[in-house]
Parts: sequence; C-alpha cells; structure tokens
Amino acid sequence: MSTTELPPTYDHAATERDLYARWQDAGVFTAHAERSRRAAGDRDPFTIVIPPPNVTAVLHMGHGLNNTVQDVIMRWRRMSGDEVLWVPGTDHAGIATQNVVEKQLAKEGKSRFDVGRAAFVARTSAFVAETGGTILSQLKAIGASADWTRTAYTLSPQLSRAVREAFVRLYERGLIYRGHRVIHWCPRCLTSLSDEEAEHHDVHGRLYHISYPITPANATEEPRFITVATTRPETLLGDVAVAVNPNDERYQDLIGRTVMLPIAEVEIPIVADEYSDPTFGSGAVKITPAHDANDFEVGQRHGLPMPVIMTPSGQIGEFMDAAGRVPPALDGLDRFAARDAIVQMLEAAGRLEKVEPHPHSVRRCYRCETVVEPRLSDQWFVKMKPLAEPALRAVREREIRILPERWEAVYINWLEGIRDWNISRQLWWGHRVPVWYCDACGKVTASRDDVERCPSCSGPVHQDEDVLDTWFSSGLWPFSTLGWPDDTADLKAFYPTDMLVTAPEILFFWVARMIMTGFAFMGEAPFHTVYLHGTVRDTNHVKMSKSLGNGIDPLDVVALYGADALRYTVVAGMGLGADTILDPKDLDRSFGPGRNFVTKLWNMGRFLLTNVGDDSVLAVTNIPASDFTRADAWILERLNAAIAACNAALGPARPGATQWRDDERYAGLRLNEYTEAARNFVWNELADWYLESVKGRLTTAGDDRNVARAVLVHAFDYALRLLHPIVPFVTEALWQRLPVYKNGTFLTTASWPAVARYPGQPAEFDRVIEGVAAIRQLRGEYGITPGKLLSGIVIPSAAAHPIFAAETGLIERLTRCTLTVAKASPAGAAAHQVLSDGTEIVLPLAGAIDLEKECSRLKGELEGLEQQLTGLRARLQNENFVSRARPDVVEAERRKEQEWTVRREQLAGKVASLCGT
RNA sequence: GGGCGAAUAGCUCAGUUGGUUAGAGCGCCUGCUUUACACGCAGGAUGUCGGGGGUUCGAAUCCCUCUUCGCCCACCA
Repeated sequence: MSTTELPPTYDHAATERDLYARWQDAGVFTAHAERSRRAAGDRDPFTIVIPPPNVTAVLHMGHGLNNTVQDVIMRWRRMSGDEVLWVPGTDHAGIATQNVVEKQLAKEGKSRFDVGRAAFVARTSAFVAETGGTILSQLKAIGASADWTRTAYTLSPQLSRAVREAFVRLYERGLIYRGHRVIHWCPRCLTSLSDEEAEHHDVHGRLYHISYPITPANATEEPRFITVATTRPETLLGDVAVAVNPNDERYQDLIGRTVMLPIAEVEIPIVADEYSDPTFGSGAVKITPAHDANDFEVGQRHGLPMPVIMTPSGQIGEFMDAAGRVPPALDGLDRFAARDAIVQMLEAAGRLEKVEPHPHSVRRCYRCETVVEPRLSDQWFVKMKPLAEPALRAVREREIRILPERWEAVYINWLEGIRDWNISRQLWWGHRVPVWYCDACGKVTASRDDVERCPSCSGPVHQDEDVLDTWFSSGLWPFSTLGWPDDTADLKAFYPTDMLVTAPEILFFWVARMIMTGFAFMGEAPFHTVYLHGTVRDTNHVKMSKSLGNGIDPLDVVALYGADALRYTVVAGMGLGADTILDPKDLDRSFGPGRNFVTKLWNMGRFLLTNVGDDSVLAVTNIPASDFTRADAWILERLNAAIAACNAALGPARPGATQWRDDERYAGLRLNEYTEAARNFVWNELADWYLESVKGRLTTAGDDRNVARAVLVHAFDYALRLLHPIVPFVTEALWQRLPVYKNGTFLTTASWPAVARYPGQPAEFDRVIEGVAAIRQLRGEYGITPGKLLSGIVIPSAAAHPIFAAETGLIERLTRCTLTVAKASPAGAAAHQVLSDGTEIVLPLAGAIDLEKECSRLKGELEGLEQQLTGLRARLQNENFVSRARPDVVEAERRKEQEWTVRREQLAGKVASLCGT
C-alpha cells in the first residue's frame, strides 16, 4: 500500500469491511497446532474457548463486551508471539431453543405433541441451520479474531460423541445414577430443572394457618385440632402426615394419632421428626412428600405414601398415588386458582385460622420465569462431591485463579456445599440420554453407540426419552471443541487452554462444571485463569435487556461510530469486575469519545504521512546518539514508559510455574489501565508535544529532518502496535501506510513493542514543556489571545541555561512568542512565572500589567508554596516518617524539598524586587 | 437468614502494599479558522473522597459503626 495522502475523514465502514476480509483471507486468525510448543513448535500456545452464545441468539451488548475483552487479550497474545487459538462456537441451548420453536408452532395453533418428537427435532434442526449462528457473523463485525475454521457447536456430531463418551464414563464410574426424588419442575417448559436453573425471587406471600381436626380417640373426647402453617395451601391435597418435633412437649400425647385432612378427607398420621422446628408457628408442619424436597425426606424416613396431586402442567389432579384425594370441584384447576379455592373452602369449613403476610422467596424457571413446582419424579443425576474435590483443590492451591479475587470465595463456598446435579430434561431438543432399557429383561445399558438389542438377553430395547441438560455439553467445551475424546493434534497442542472470560452469572452453571470435567476427563484444569467481567447496565444500573427495552444494539453502534469506537468504549470503561454503564438514550455520550479517539489517530496518521513522505526511513537504532534532539530522547523515553505501563496493566499471560505466585496471582487484566496508558501516550505526549515539536524539523530538508522522520515513524508505529488490540481496524489501516510497511504483512501479526534503550537526556525536554506551559498560562491569565505575538524573556537557572538557550526557537513556535534568554529581569511592568527549578519566565507587558495584581498573584503563589514547604519539612523532620516510610517515598520527598526551596527563593526574590517588600 | 461488593467533581469512573497540592473522559466557562484533527487546540472552574467514631507522624486507602444502593447464596413450613 502506498503512502499517498489519506482522505480527510476516516471511513470506518469501508475500512472495517475490507480489513476483516483481508485478515481472513490471509488466515491470520487460524491457529497451527504444529507451531505449539506442546507439539513440534517453538511458540507458547495461548487458547481461549468462547463462551458459546445460544445458537439462536442475536448479538447484544453483553456479547459485545464479552467478546471485545477476549479479542483484546487474543490480539495482545498474538502480537506477543504466542500461537493463539480462539475457538468460536455456539450452544444448542436446549430449553431456550425449544421454546423458540414451540412459540412458532403455537402461532400455527399446534404444540410439539401435535407434530411429534421426530418432526419437532427435524424442524428445530432446520430452524437452527437456517437462522442459527447469526451471532457468529455478527462477532466479525466487532473485529473478533476467532479461528473460524474451528467453529464448534454443542450438538454437532463431533461434540455429541464427546457428550456420550462423558456420560458413559461417568456412568461406568458410578457417578451418574437414576434417582427418584423431588426436583424443580417447570410446569410451562414441562421439564425438570437443576438447582441452578430454579432462581430465587423474593415475593410478598401469605402464610396460611390451617387447623386439622384430630381424630377422636373415642366418642367422648372433646374435639381437638392441630394447626399447621403453609404458604402453599393447594399442596394440602398431597399431605400424608403432620410432623412435630419429638422433643416438643406440647405434642407428646399426639404423636402416633391421626388427623382428618380437610377437603381431601383422608386420615393421616402425626409423626415425630426433627425436621419440625418447635419455634416456628405452632411447631407442627404438614408433610407433602411429592411436592416439597424436605417433606420428601420426612416421608422417606417414615415410610409415608407420596401422592402427586398435580399434572405436569400444574393443574390439580389425581396424578400419581392420589386416588380419592381430589374433590371434583378442584379437579383440573390451575394450582394458583386452586389455592384460592382451597382457602375459601377452608374458611367455609372454619379450618382457616388466620392469614399473615409473609415475605419469602419462590423459585422461578430461569428461562420462562414460571414459578417452579417441586415435584416427585425419576431423573438422572451426577454425583458431584467426587468431581468437586479436584476443582476445589485447583483454586485453593492456586493452579487456577479467579479474577476479581472475591469470586474465589464464592466459587469455593458453592463447591463445598455442592449437591447432586439433575441432568435429565423432559425436552426433545438436545442430546438424548444414551441409556437403553431392555423391554424383555429390564437391563439398563449406557452406551457410546446406539443399542439395537439388549446385550444380555438380545431382547428389544428402547432409549431413554429424556435429553441432557444443555450445560452438560457446554461443560465439556474446553476439550470437546478440540476433538476429545479423540487424541487430536489440537487437543495436544492447545489443551489445557489458558483463560476463560465470562460473566459471573454462569460461574456455577458453566465455569465450575468445566473445571470439574476438565479434571475428570483430562486429568488437568481446563484453564489457569478465570476472568469475570461485569454486566452491561443502563444509567439506572438496570441490566440491559431486549425485553426491558433499555438495550443498545452493538451493530447500531458499529454502523454509527465504528467497531473501534465500540471496543474502545467498552475496554476503557472497564474496571476489574465492575459493571459497565452505558446510556441507551444518549449513544453519543457513551461512544463519542471512542470515535473521537479513532479520528485523532487518523489525523495523526494524515499529518505523518503528508509530512514524512514515501522516502525510506532510518531505523532509530542506526541514528548516532548525538543526532537526537531533546524531544526525540523524550518521546522515546515516554514510549518506553507507555510500553511498560501497558505490560503492567495487562499482566502475566500465564503463571510462571504450575501455580500462581503471590505477586502475579491477581495482577494484570486491567484493561482500563492499559487503555489509558496507551491513550495518554498517543494523545497527550505523542500528539500534543512530540508531533507539535517536530513540525519545524520536518519542513526543513537535511539530516535532522531524517532523524525526526525516523523517530516520528517509530513512535507512531509502536503506538499503533500498543493500540491495535483495542482499536484493530484504524491501527491496521494506518500501519499499512507507514513508510516502513512491508507488503503482505499485518499489524495483527506484528510484534508487540519491547522497551529499548535510547540515548539522550529525556528529562531536559520536561523543562521545555514546563516553560511552554508557563507562558501559555500567562497568556490565559492576562487574556492575551494566542493569535497575538508577544515577546518574553527567560532567565533560566544555571542548569537549565543551555536548554532554554538551545530550545528558544521551539518554545517560540509552540507559544507564538519571541523570546530572549537573559540573565537579568527587564525594567517595567511584566508578568512572571517561576518554574520548579527557579527559572523565571518574564513577559514584559507594558500597559497590560496591573502591578498590584501581579504582586498579589505572585504573593499568593509564594504563600501557597511556603505552606506546602512547611508541611513537607515537618514531615521530613519527623523521625517516624523518615524511619517508617518507604525509602523511595522519603527520597522523593527530599528531592521535592530541594526543588521547592529553589523555587521559593526565586519567587521570594521576585516578590521582593517587584513589590518592594 | 448468611455472605460479598459499591458509595470519590454535574455524569461515567480511576486511585496498586496508608505517603507531595485526590486524577481521567464527558459536561461546564473563556479564548482560538495556530497550514493533521472544532470528533480539534490553549486556558479555567468544580470534590466536607456517603455520615460518625477510631488506629497512625500521616487515612479516599486500615478498623468499628450507621445509612443508601446492588449482587450472590439459602430446605425454616
């Protein structure tokens, strides 16, 4: 690409389209297993597996944030010389996808049962094939440098093999079993849910106190009652007992007797069980084993029946073992309607003692928000304790770190109290449970391959009807996507992966389970770093969502502001683990700064290219030390500082050993700090000072012009490298136009900048900066418009004398002054500034200066300085400070004291001579 | 009910193990067609660091307490 003049405005749309296509055509995102050090290569592998979005998802801001973070890290590592693999892909998302297709069917007036299982699955597959994976192409629009040749899908044949392998191995190890117990059931989705999928929501409910009449021991006994309290009176139809605490004195005589269950008119026993808390309510609790997990356990302990009194869709009915319990008036009523009806019936019968407001929490289905119904059923479970053990150890022993740190405690707490995982779902969309039942002998077979006949009796078999929890397959993602269970080159080269970047919401759903399966099947942790970023919220701190209408469409942002602006905004605003607040009502406020920054870069590039030209540029390393100007030395030193700051903010990419050391454990991944360090260098140092200072040199032919060209190109080149992970498009577009550009290369694969040693005295240019700033300040204070030339005098300190003498021309240009370097102050009215080393800047402003005003200004300054100096000296004379503070802090204070003393003397002298005191 | 986090300029947020005069961006005020950029340049104003108490030579930073938000977890009917 030639270095012809750039168009005055940056066309982000055209540039992004063109560059992404060229990156892809050149295969720069494609990983090569053979280059990994774990294979035959010499590069450290660096792998991230994407948190697979639902296959039917469309890009939202949360994806935008998540994938920008991953891409920044990936591009940084790629430039750092790692063999980088970012595995993209999608999740078949069992319930979510099935719900979408069911809704489509509903519009046609049909349910999935009307079309049948095979047709439904076929239809869903077709739907996914047609519209699924949209999000992956949308990720390209934000610049995601994923390896699209390795795109994975949880329901692909390859990953389905991994799912079966995992299931069968766990089954063979006795870690998967069939359990008959109360699980969370969604009456709308018609499936069981795991504990994690049934989310707690606080509600203002009611506590109903109901009295159950005790069956009289004989005809003469007075009527007695026992009161129970419940928030769900409708479950009363399934009561099989009333439990009291065995130590509760109030009820000793009632244990073993029976009560008549109202409405159902069934006689049930009073049992003694520790579960009953004597301090709650009346101390007696109704037991409904089929509709409450605790009651189920009580029921088991006492060998009680377990009638199910609701249909799967949540209507009252004699579903299982409930014959004779449901009166016709209630049969078929929805559970909440039945609640009202039962309350009325109880009231009418005089059995409702009281109703109290009762704040408590109910669980809702995480996909459809329907209140979950505890329900007795047969499900497949994974025994979690043995799997959790190595996953706990890995974090405790620092093999895995979780950032921000506080989530490690949450993770550990959850794993310590982990309960068995219900993995079967009564859905049709997903991996069918690979278990076959013999119709003849009843043998149960878990198998990697489809089973045609019973392996023991050759009888006919049928497969389990359920599918697996969608998180079962995503839990295998770090290795299933690399080819497991086969021993593939990718698996060898790239497993374990390195980092996992996601939101805390799925720490348990996904992250913890990947760690457990990583140990269970691969014998190693799947990654060494879990980076949990925040959530995207609006200015009211409400989570952005389509349904709430407070979302921002990332593609809108890309169209209006460009992908780079989107990325810059996301990364710059991201404190470690902190939420990202964006204003959906004012996109300009959120994304304007990002766009402005991109424009700034573009204009720096325009300036550079028009002024540097096409001619070859010297390498900075080939320039003799004596040829560097103060500005050159300064900007090269600032560049070093910027590189160091960026590296420190990004942190170590991997642990130095098998475990994280203390000093590196929570270091890095401060993307906001990285962004700020790079931005500050480019804008406030390179553009504001170096670029301005170099203008004169570029217009004058000669050796110095070539030095200036070389340093400018070098600094800009490195600046673009530092910024490329954040704003890949504009940096690549500019970089390819630099005179040092080699055809066919990409910034994407260029090397990450390294700190180097450059000659010169960088600090000397700081004097110049200080002088310029002082003059500008005087201009501002005295209202001398920048357009107006004025003359000034510099009276430099001895050390600064050669600097100001030599740099007068530059200072004049930057301030539009004419300056004289002198040894004495001029007579007459003048404005003064005293620099930190005592250098005086004097602007004679006959007529413009009010001597009194100038005096009071200088006096005020002196006074302030003296106050500070007093404080500083007190600190330095304080033994405690000198002995306890860090030595470098003390040293800095001492230097400061010297500097301030010089300045104070100068200021005092100035005040004395000017103001006559 | 248990645990965690947050509260700093009008807004969104930085502030690393306590250590100069608490910073950035946006917004605001003043000025500027300075030949890359008005999506810019130069200058400026703005903070009882949520309240109270404590530790310390020194606290936005550590401890206690209160207030207000937010998050996670939870079988008390």
